[in-house]
Amino acid sequence: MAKATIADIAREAGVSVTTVSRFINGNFSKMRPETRQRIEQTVARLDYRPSASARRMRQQRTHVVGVIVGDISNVFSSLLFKGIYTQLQPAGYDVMLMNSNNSVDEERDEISRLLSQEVDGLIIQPNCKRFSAYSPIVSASIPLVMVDREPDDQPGDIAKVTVDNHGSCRTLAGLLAERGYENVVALSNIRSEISAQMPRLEGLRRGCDEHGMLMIPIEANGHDVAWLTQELRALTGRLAGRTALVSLMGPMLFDTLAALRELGLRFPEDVGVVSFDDWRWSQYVRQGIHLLEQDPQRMGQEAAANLLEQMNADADPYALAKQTTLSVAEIPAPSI
Amino acid sequence: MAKATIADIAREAGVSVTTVSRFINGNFSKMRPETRQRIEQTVARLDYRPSASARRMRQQRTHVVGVIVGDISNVFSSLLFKGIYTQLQPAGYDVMLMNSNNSVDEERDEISRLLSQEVDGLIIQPNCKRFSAYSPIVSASIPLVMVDREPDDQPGDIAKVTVDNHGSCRTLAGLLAERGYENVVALSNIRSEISAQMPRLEGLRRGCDEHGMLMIPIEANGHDVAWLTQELRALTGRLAGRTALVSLMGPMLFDTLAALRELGLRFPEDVGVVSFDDWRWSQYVRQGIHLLEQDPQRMGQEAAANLLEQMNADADPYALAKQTTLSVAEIPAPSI
DNA sequence: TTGTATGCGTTATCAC
DNA sequence: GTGATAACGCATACAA
Repeated sequence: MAKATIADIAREAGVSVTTVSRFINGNFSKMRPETRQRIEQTVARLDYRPSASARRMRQQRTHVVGVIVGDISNVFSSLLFKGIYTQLQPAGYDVMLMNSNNSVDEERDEISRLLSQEVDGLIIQPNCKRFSAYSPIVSASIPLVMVDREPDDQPGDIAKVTVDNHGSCRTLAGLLAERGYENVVALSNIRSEISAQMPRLEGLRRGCDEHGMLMIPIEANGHDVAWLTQELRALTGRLAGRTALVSLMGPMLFDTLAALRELGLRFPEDVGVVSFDDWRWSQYVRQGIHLLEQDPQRMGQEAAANLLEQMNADADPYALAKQTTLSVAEIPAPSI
Repeated sequence: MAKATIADIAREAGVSVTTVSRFINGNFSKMRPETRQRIEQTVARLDYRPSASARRMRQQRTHVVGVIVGDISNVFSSLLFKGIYTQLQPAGYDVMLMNSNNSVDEERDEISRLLSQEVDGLIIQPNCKRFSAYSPIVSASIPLVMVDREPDDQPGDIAKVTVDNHGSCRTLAGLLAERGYENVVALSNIRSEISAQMPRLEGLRRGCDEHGMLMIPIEANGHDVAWLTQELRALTGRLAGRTALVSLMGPMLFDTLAALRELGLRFPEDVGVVSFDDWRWSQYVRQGIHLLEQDPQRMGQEAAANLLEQMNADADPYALAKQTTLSVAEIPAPSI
């Protein structure tokens, strides 16, 4: 049988479509209980479900939010989504999830699709250096929250949720100096135009400068373990004094451990090891690895909460935009 | 400015809405190049984007697919989604993702929402023992693919993508027997009415029977590490002969390792350890842990591919439903 | 307390 | 080649 419509219910229940519409929208204030009951039964009998298509057409709002993450296979993104979802679903919003694959081109296409979908709001882990890539969103006055990364020239009235990448790495440098390290090797793997690893690199550099340590960046960007092994081999031969390896993103730690195994280097004896975002599995690797940890689920919740405020605004949503910086937790372990 | 509509373009370009619609849909066959160009410019100038709401209203199809996963914070689910997404996005489908939290109630609500959204297809990692929970989908003739788990009474014409859970565990039992183990402790953590862990348990039991090993299930369902530690302590005291612990799901391995550490048990010296789905991080834990590995991304791809076939069908979509069973890979490591 | 009629933006049918 | 117009299913202004 074809999908029942509001007209079917009206006919079967012997009332008008208006009354059925009122029923569907829980507007019982002025409705005789018996009418209400009659409609209720008919709805149940025909298994009627309001058409979201017609609804969003008629109303302003779609009750759909778009989310674009950089790489859903990275645990960061899944936890981010989980935080977003647990906020939005109870609030009556459905979520369209897109994976930009850390690609500027894919992201552009996905934004366009979501605008076509007329989403009520957008949460993006952005790939673009220039905010102009996102101006179509602002032109359409669509509530927007940026997460994790930030375009260089992002206006002050655009919401964002980030963590203290710079500060936490600067602090880490201090700790490493205290422990007697003289060299810090920063291992990054940046695939997108912008990355949270950038402020981490800067923070580390700043901290190393402050403590007279040598800071050596290794940008693995797309290279494999063999390449990394090679780089580390060349490096460690040349360095005097104790060296700490800092993995600036979760998945990078995998490659780092693989390279160390290959080189026969042990930690903390031969080198120190620190990592961002390993999601706690590394606690079982030897005696555990010293971690800098963010809370992506919390980030998602914050982002969604602010998005909801913007979406509930009567006037300019961006007036309610909030910029949130969460702290990074330090989980000590004897790997340094 | 308000969002431009097809009527705006028509007015500005001095043509009719029909012609604009033809342009939007790439129907240039009978259109003067100059008309086409005029529309093209106007569309660009007004940054016109077709309204998906109006489209889906008018047409049969929404070009939206709904996906319900059990727990998006489990890497299995993220990889599954990635596989689905990479197939559907290029095919012109947007994806609504829902997280059932392994809850029957949440799942019911989410199915209802997705039916309201009039999705063109549905991929579900199901929670319900009885297929009747999904019959509204079938009543509406909506293409459907079940993934990972399967209701007990699922009809033969409903598509599914699973892995050989039973067989791989039965084979594992054989391997353990060969290695001299006499006891197999199966560690499960089932939160939903059905789980891929169930056929794994059966396979293990079958295999243990065949090789005269003792099979002891520990159902952690929701309990914490302290509880598990207690259970293992009690157990290991009573068992004679070598014992292997088999973690039947990825996250369970965390708790298992924590308990072993607490008990001061080493592997493979004191006990053997095997796990499903650890996503390879455990290779750095001691000398690595013996794994049974599925490929969730591949599962997602298979599911989406079949869904596409069903969605492209003219008549009964279920006539094209395919049931796929993928194999489980064994990744050996000296933990047994 | 309930009903009638209009329009949301698009596509499809038919006319010119 | 192009245009006028009727639907799609619902919510609402306005009637009754």
